[in-house]
Amino acid sequence: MTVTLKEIAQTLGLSIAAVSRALDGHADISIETRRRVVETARQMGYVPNRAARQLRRQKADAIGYILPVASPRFSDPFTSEFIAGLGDELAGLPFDLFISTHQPGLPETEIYANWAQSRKVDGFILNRLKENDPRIALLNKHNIPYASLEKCAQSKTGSFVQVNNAGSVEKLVSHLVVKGYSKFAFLGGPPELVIHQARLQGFKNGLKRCGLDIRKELLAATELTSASGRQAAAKLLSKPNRPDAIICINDETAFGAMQAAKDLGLVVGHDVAVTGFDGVQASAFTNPPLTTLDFPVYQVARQLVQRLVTQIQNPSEWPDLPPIEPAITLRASTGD
Amino acid sequence: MTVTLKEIAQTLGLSIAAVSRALDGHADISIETRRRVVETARQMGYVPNRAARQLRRQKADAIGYILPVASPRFSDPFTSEFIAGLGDELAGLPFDLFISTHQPGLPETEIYANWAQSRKVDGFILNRLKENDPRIALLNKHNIPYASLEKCAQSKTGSFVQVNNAGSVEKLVSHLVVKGYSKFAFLGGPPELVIHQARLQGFKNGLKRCGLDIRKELLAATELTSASGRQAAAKLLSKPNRPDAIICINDETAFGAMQAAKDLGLVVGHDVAVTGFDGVQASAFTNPPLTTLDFPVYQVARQLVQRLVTQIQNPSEWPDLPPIEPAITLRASTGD
DNA sequence: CTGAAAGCGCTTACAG
DNA sequence: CTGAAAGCGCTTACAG
Repeated sequence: MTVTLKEIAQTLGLSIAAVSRALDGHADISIETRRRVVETARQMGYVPNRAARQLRRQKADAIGYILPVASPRFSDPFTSEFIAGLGDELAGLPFDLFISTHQPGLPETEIYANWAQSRKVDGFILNRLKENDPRIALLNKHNIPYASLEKCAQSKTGSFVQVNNAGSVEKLVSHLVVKGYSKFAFLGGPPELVIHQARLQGFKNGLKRCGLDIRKELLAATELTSASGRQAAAKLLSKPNRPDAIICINDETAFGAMQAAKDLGLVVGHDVAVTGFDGVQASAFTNPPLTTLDFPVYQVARQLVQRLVTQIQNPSEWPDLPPIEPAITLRASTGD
Repeated sequence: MTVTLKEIAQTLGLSIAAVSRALDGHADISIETRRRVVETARQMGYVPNRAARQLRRQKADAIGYILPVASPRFSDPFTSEFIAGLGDELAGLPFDLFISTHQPGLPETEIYANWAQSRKVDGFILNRLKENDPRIALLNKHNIPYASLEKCAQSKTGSFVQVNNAGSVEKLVSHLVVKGYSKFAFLGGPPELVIHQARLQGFKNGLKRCGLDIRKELLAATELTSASGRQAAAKLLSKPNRPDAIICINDETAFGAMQAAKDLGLVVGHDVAVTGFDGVQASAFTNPPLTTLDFPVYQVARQLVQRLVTQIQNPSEWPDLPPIEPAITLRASTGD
């Protein structure tokens, strides 16, 4: 079924070059010839061979997203919404999306180098940055375009979208203090993650502002999954003088924390408050519904694609945007 | 940063052809030369140019999955788990995955023809088949490999994995009759879908077997989303002599149906039973948890990839498998 | 065991 | 306005 330029050219008694230019709308082809070529191509069902075009043009017309090591699974709600945004935005653009997972055993940067060197993609979408992220270092070094959610110290040649992590957590904590909570725990993630550092900072700022002490034994780490959130929260809640509010780094871990509370016979929103971050759709349907810092994950993903594509097509300008302000969404998990 | 065979060849004083063969492990290259080539390639960070290789070898080393028109969104739970399975399975294979959504306005087959003609992919994964599915007709006609979840009348040149739709729904209905439910409604999907026809058939068989009549006014259609499930269920539950059990075509619509019941002040699992199909992870966490027919969506997706890849590499044998038997997972939404 | 050559299907200067 | 030619980076018969 494969139709090539050659066949169209033969059918019409033209050269391959002329057909190519006609289809591409070059001005140096007579209008009548162009009409015939376009019509014939349509009839024959011609679509350019992707590989040939790529090889010749030296670009892939594709971008890549590799699930970061710190992302639990393909199908966790945050990742799904993020990927949905990438996919939906790309659907309207002449770019393809390559998605893969990090392959255990290899250095995290390996697959980026591989995809760039094989010219499979023209650029990358990143998230879950680390403070000194080796991926950013690599992309900077080779001048490969990227757009990332979050920004780290070395972010230079790429584009990024930021969320007001610290500020929004600080506000949330203040709100809970006003409501009467006083024994705060923080359920974080891997400590090198930018989102961990920023959200923890917001947590500390909030307590400080309200004149509360930070109890070190109430700072815990998770792997950003609900399972590890459940485990870590169980420990926190079994301590003497247990916390009455658990601020979680994201919704997934908050789901786990709520489960842990139930396991211990505590009523979430009454005996203990639990909050998340991200505002994934599922957060509205848990029992009780989860108070969270809601930012438009889906829209942000679309925005990242736009910025990356702009950058690939025109490597000059990509102005910084002001950080996105998450909405404090109060629900029953904090007694609201 | 791009390293090509040419550069390796120059570095070593060899021909491009020799380097290519050495890297490919051909037997006609001296062992010492091969060693040098492999080592140098590694040092220089060589990765073959994907487009060049594809063009020459005439294969894409990639497969495609296009979200069917009848699929609500990228991020609904079924789709996420399905895509997670595709992605995870592919991660271990030398194949890429292209995902896209159907572009409204174009015929559904358009994108399949386009991807095949541009040689972007070597084959397709399909689901949500229609009884006379134009996609299957197209792929059969052009002899393009595919693997599909569900099978339709014309399925010929492809491979498929089937689920026992009718049989499992029939069993579920019988179980509910034994529990005392007697006024059954069916919340289906677009009528041309294979899963709709099969699951509805199971519903009818179940009622017949138990000596119950089918009440036509209790057969409703949805778009497989929770929103349309909610709407359709609201109508059913407002009828005089309302149903005491709603069998839904999938979990998404069941989520909507449960919401509709709550909207009317009915207690799910007491005033009205609701059941789903698929066993998505979220079904265990709703309030109340959802009784459903659970089949391993994630695993099935992985299996489809395996079958497709086998077929691409060796277009001969792909034995039919017996249909997968969903597990009846009884939860509180049916009073279990 | 190694090299020279052809060609996959395009695009793009360069002639005419 | 159109065509002939070169070349993107590979792979693979064919010589030697």
